[in-house]
Amino acid sequence: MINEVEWEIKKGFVPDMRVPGRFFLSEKLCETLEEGALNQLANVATLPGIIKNSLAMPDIHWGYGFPIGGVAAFDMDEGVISPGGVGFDINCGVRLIKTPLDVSEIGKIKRLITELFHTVPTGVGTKAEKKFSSGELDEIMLGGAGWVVGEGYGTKEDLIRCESNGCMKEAGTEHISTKARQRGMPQCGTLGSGNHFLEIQTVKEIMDEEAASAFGVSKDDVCIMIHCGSRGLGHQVCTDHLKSIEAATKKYKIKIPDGQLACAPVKSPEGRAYYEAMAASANYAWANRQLITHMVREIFTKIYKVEYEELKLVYDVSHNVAKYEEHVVDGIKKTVCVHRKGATRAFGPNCHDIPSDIANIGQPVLIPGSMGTSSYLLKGTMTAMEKTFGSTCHGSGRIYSRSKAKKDLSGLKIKEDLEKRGIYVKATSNNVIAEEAPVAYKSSSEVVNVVHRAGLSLEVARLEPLGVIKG
DNA sequence: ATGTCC
Repeated sequence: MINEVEWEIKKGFVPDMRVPGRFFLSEKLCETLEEGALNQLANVATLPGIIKNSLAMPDIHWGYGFPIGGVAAFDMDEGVISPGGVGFDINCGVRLIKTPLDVSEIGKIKRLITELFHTVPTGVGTKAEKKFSSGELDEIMLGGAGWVVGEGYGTKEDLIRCESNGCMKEAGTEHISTKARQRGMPQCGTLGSGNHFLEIQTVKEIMDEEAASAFGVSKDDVCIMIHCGSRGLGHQVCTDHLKSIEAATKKYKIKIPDGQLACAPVKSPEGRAYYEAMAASANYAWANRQLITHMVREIFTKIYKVEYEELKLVYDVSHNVAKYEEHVVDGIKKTVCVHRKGATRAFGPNCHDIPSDIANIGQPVLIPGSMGTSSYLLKGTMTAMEKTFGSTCHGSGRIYSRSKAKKDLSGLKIKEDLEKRGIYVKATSNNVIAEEAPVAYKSSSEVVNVVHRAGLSLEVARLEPLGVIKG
């Protein structure tokens, strides 16, 4: 234990650890800590070229190879890149849009949610109304949110409010399989399933007036939160590249304690191929969230007397991505390969890639709640830059398996209970509602409380749901 | 997360 919210796993917890592990957790959340996830955190510390610490946020839970809620940075020359350190849903992320409406002006939430549910394609395997051609898919994978904005699905201001301006320049389409393309083509502009959602929220509480005002949100504002990723495309890219990276692990004689930690040297052909394809998938996810934003704006202009441009993007963050970033390591600035898997970038004031008008505040950080619970807007800090390569938590963190939730809980009852609280839920099935029940997750407020106390990001505002659509 | 098994 380093302090009341920061813990260390010493070298030797598992054999061959190169650095100690560090994780952030309150005593209250300790009972949610899975032994398997802790072992995964320690396993990551055995990988070549890992810098400083293998890290985990308070929403840590067991994942594929790397724990979800994990952060790991690797040396560009000695280090590795691993698909397991990013996850299957490449650039799964969240954006928050502020409407000009006050909560008192929203009217019948059921009508709004029903309209959104019928417009935004939702659920496993769903297709978008507009199918992009193969050439357009290339533009999406190379241009991200910027390309779809150029096609009329948004405003230039939207791009400034996206992490990396909604496009990783390193993207390449050379190592995207035909299968990945086929899965991706009909799905850009769809929400997906599982924990992905579109939620109408209201700003319930402001904790930091200065930052909230700079980010453009005030109490009682109606906002929209969109949580989705790269759909079948990212999934297929991860699957494809796991195969080539597994072969590379053997080829470069990298010793790993778990097959799911397959990795390749950052600058190896296999490592670069994965990075380019992952970046292309990340761009697809930004385009996806941008297209859904467009649909939401059209509905709001239709139902309420508001202009398209009056719906402002507050910010868009990625939860699952690997990036080459500059960080200060042992007092020296250097480029490292940061993996965030179920973790959010949380750059501090005046760091790289923060919109200039809010640079002095720090990067906006968005933490979605689980269905029916609060979501949070925070700001990044220099503490995060020093301790976690500018990273914080990404959400609440699952504590019930999907199967256990489905077995033990009734989706219908949860829906009814939420409705009694004035939260209208519309989903493709009651099973999805059971899987995503609030009790299946750690409390988002407790998770956010830990990162706030640890100083990894600071609370700016709390939002509560009014209605939600789910896959 | 995911055409929840090519």
